[in-house]
Amino acid sequence: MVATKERILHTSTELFGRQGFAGTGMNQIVAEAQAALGSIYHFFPGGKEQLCEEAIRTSGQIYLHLIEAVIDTAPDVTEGVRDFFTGAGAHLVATDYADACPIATIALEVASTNDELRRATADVFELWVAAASDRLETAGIPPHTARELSLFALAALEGAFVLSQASRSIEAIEAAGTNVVACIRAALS
Amino acid sequence: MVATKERILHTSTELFGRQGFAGTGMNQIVAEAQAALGSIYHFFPGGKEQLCEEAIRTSGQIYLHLIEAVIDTAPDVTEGVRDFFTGAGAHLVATDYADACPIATIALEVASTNDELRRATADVFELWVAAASDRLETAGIPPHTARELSLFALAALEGAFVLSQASRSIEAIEAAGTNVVACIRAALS
DNA sequence: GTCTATAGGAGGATAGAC
DNA sequence: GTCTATCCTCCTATAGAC
Repeated sequence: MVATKERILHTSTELFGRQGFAGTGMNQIVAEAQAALGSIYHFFPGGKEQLCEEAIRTSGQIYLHLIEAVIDTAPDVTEGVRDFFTGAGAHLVATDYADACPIATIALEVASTNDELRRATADVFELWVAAASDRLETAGIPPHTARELSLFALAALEGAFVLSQASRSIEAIEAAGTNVVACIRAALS
Repeated sequence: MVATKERILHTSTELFGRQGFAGTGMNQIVAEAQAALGSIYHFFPGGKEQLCEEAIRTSGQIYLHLIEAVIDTAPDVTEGVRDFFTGAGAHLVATDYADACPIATIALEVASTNDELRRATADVFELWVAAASDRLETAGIPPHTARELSLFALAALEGAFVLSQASRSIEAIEAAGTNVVACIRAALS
């Protein structure tokens, strides 16, 4: 049996990611994590806010490893980015459009309502952008352009998730992937 | 004095857009709209859900006119799209990063929790994509490519909003705008 | 149409037994 | 560490006077 704290954190990451901060209740979390309400406050004395912040940062690390793994496994960066968009679309379909970006919903929701959580989401996005930028630089793209392309690529992916989840179709992800890859290819030539 | 129903709808559009569906309370709406709680249920007997759906569709129409106006005012589509990104960034700064896309927060939040509202957000996104696609076609881009580019452009803008609101910086919007414009220019040549 | 009061339930959080 | 009972607040929604 997995440790209680890990079960709570795992369930929180999933629920906050899908339903947002306000839309997820502590009772729902303990019910799905099969834990007692008291256990949440034992492990996360800061309550809902602390739990959500740890969920955000946990998602950040998991996805950082995913970004690195997918890009570093591919024959080159261009293929890696293409694989990432393709994989994101496949995962969206596999989860019936439930799991896209684990922090985007929270990010938009807390942007103007909770500065501490807002900062946590900003830190995570920065982590992802920096990882992508590193790889584009390694491929020979100058630092400034690499950062611009990384921000753009992440933005296109995040926005494609919004459109895809709303329409329950991966058309937007495919459109975004195609054009992002074209921009990276252009910067490499 | 503006009609009560309009005041409620206007305030709802603003609050749901910023805080999402679950994060916005009926009491907060009537307080800011300076109306009575009973008035909400008089004009919107379907309650919170009906109010949010009307807010989504209202935002859809307003932004549709904005998209059309900005693009049709510019000397050509490319300039129009560039102006749209520039204007979006300026508006974000002007509102201290509070107002970006009026339905994105709701869209992500309800994507896996409320099918009726999810459909409303999908309808609105489709409306915007169709308007952009029309203009790209008029500029000489074939239908299939025009739709793909429109989906991609909207995705890049939506995702740039997410990153910009989280980081409180318009760096992502500028990066997205530059690359989207480049893709459209490439399709036109 | 507008207002206030309130029902009825769900929210986050705490206390204290075990 | 875990569990249950419970506090108190806030939520959506309704009722009914005006």
